[in-house]
Amino acid sequence: MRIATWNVNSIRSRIDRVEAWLQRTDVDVLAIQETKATDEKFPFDRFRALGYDVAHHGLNHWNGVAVVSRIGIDDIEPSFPDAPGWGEPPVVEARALTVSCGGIHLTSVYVPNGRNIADPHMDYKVAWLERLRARAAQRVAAGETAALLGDWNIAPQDDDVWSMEYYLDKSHVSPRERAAFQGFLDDGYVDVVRPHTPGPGVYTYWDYTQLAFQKRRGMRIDFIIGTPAFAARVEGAAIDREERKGKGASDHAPVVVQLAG
DNA sequence: ATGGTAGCCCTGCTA
Repeated sequence: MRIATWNVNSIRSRIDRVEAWLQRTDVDVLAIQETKATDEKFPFDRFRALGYDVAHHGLNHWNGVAVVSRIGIDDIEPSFPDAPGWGEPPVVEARALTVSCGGIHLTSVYVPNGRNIADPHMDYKVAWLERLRARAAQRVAAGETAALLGDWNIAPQDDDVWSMEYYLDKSHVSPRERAAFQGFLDDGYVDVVRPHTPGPGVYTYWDYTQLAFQKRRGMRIDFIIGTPAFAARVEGAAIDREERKGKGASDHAPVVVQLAG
């Protein structure tokens, strides 16, 4: 079984690429982030024509998460308990969606950006992760085969950015964010991709500006972390860097794991 | 050098 995650940066602008990618990669389940669409504008038919069921959580033209699966989708649950909101008054955004596919609990996550280390959005980011962690920890305790996959907007290690000098005092590498990510690992979650894609210089995201991709100036911020039961089934993983190439690419590359069975 | 590029409710915001 093959499971993947991909921040597509608008499903409508990327649907041709996503369709072609699914057809050539033999992926069974794909978690999508930044659909930037409501259900009315989500291209359900394109996925169904390929044999994939769709669960989508999109409230407006920001954020938006989905899971598409050709092995069935059950137990669809948007967001998570007590998810913090953003704005005044606070509004809970479409940044998480949990489903069950073939007995595996999968959460498509689009972690708030944080913007800057002193920005209120950073407090929102950390609070959001704390609440997600509380729910995720229950899955470890329950012995579930589960994974959280998506765009975490955190580079946990210095090797996960092209230059620590460049990112000094910027978002994504601060101790607060790294501690928030580490919390999931402390609870028993495992980065199932890194053992199969060792660094340095291995990234999942490259800024659109300044020829960042061509200059290999990227970040590793898209992760698949699984419970011990999930991790035990992982046989391999890859970052599809080729998909970042060419006109009309997302700024993120897909990340894929191969599971036994 | 708050530039650069891409996407959305097409225009200022988000990333």
